Formats: sequence, structure tokens, C-alpha cells
Amino acid sequence: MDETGTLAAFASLSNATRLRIVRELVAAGPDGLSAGALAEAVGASPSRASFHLANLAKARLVTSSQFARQVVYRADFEAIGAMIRFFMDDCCAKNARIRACCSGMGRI
Amino acid sequence: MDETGTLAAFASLSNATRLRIVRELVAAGPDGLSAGALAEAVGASPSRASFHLANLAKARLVTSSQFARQVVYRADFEAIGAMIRFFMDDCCAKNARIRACCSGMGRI
DNA sequence: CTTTGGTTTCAAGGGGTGTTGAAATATATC
DNA sequence: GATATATTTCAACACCCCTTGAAACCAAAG
Repeated sequence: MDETGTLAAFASLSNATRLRIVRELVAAGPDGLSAGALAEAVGASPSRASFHLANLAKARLVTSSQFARQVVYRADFEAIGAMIRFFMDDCCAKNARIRACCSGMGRI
Repeated sequence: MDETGTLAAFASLSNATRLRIVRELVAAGPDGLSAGALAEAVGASPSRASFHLANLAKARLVTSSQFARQVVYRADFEAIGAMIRFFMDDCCAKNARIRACCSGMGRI
């Protein structure tokens, strides 16, 4: 992910509803969650959830696929990892105090 | 850093000028850089740089202190690390693919 | 083919954000 | 005190984002 993509990812994650959606999707794992289930989980109306899901998809933080009547969303784990990696490598990698934020996360 | 703080940090980092400022400040290390030096480094007018620096300070990503006529800004390394840690721990810690983004960053 | 369920689109509005250049503030120098 | 330097504040403007509720769309079931 380049600077433009990272800026878009940060912008997308700077909204409480969207951050909650990402949290739900990461917790849900590879199976993902339907738009309706997400809307209920984060306490948003269907149209509001759809609005924010479209924003997350545009920022490439989630993917979607249709099953019957439902649209299933999944976290894009690679893209989220790439975003963090860009931020750490390109902006902050050389700083030990920032790098230390990853300590305690287990064996990496 | 809590959710509110992380949202503010993401919002602040979602602007190209501010992301460049943070990059400059992290590269500059503990000595920091003056407002004028930063403005020139990122190609912004003094008032524009001041506007974005105030935003970064409000998000607690940078600190400032006055020396003579100059105002010196420094990256808040602890806060930046705390932001990443919150995002990783609270949102994504349990996911191996995201966690893998920190591989290749050297010994942690 | 009509109906039901799931999701998205749309228009309206209210509010926040970024840019610009001029003016104000504060500090040092002459 | 007057002047130059460094930074911030201010007003104006344009633009984008978020919310809401209604309408439209699309796929399945009756």
C-alpha cells in the first residue's frame, strides 16, 4: 500500500461506526458478516451501514460478495496489514519507541 | 490511548500535509523541528503549516515548546506507539495475517 | 406474477474541514 | 523605540462528510 492508500485507510478508520465495523469483521474472521448483521451489530440503520461499508470498500479495507439476497462483507486482512506496515516502515520504522508498540503481541 | 483518541489520531493522519509533517518529525528525532522548517520541508505556507500543526497537537501526535522566536515541534513517540498498539490489540490482535505486518521490522 | 426480505441509492440538510492572504501577536535586534 | 523575524489568528470561501428517511433495486419464495 502506498501513501495515497494509507491516507484513504486512515480517513476511513477515523469514523466510529466504521472502526466498529472493522472490529466486528476482524473478530468474525474469514466467514465475514452480512450487511444486515453488521448494521445491527454496530447499531446503525441499513442505509447508514451501507454508506459506511461502501466507504470501507473504497478504501480497500473490506471486500464484499453476494450470496442469495445477502451481501457478505469480510475484512481485507492483507490490506489492513499492508497499511500498518507502510505506516511503520515509511514513517516510523527507525524509531525504537514507536516500534516498541508491537511488543507484547506475542511471537512475530 | 482509548477509542476516542485513536479516532482522532486516524483523522489527523488522514491528511497528506499532516502525514508528511509527522514523517519529518519522526525522522528529525527528539530534537524536533521549528514550525518554519516544517512548513518549508512539506511545502506549505506558514499559516497552513500552523493550522495542521495545531490539528496534530490536538490529536496528541506532536508536542511543542517555544525557544526564542521559534516554536519547536516534536513527534510524540509514545502517543504514536499507543495509537498503533490500541489498533492492533483492540481491533486486530487476534488475526495472524494482520499481525504479520510487523514481521521484517527487526527484533521487537 | 405478486410479495417479501435484504441492500443500496437518492435528495435534502446541517456541520465540519482545508485553503488563502491579511492582520495580529510575540520576540529579538538595531 | 523602531524594525525585522517567527508564528499564530482571523474571516471568507469552497468543498466534503455524515445522517435521515423515502424510494428504488434485486433476488428468492409463494
